[in-house]
Amino acid sequence: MRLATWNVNSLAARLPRVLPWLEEVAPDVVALQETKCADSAFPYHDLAALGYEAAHNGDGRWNGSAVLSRVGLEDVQLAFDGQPPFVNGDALIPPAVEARAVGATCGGLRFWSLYVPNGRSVDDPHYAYKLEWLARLRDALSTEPQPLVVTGDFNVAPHDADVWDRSVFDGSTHVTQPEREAITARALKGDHPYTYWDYRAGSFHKGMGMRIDLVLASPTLTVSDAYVDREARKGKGPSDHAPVVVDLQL
DNA sequence: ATGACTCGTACGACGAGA
Repeated sequence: MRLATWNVNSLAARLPRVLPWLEEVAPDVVALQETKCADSAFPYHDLAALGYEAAHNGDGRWNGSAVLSRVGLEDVQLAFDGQPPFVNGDALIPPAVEARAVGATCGGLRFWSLYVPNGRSVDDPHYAYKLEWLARLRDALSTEPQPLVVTGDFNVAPHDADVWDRSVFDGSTHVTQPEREAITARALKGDHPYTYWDYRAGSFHKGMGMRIDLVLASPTLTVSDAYVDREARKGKGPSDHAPVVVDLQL
């Protein structure tokens, strides 16, 4: 079974890249993040034409996550149990459970597509929200069925080697010990298997990347191959994230 | 190349991203 995860940074804007990529790579199950569209605007028909059923959790303007599957799509959840809302303390921003998670069972595999909150900066309420979100996620996953795959944009670089220059991140989110302790992940093979490069300042061509898109799986699952598709970050109109592809031997 | 962002919303900037 071939799995993939991709933060597409707007599915509407990325459709000319996403649809050919699905045809070429032909994953069985796909996690998407930052679809940035309302469910009414989700391209169900285009995906169905490629053989994919889809479960989408969309806010409209921000966030948005989805699971695509061509091996069945059952027991869909549009948030994990206990998923916390963002609470600012500012009465003008009411608490909201954001569209950051979709769970589904695909071909006997329990599968989650996650868009972990960014955190913004360590002194921002969004950072506390990020840690709380990951803590509640850990709780929810403890009761999920096995085998289980939890994938998406974690917005955490698990190790110093997962960013191009650790010193640039002093005092920033994505590399703090609390964030890293909130997830567990092992490095992919290869020197710099980054999954994200800022659009600005030629970051991609200068190798200024980060590995923050992860695929975590039950230890009973056997991975036969895994790679970051850097080609999908090149060319015209790319997302700022590259897809991660994982082949499981079931 | 001594530099180099993109999205949605809405039609002019601006918030957000990481």
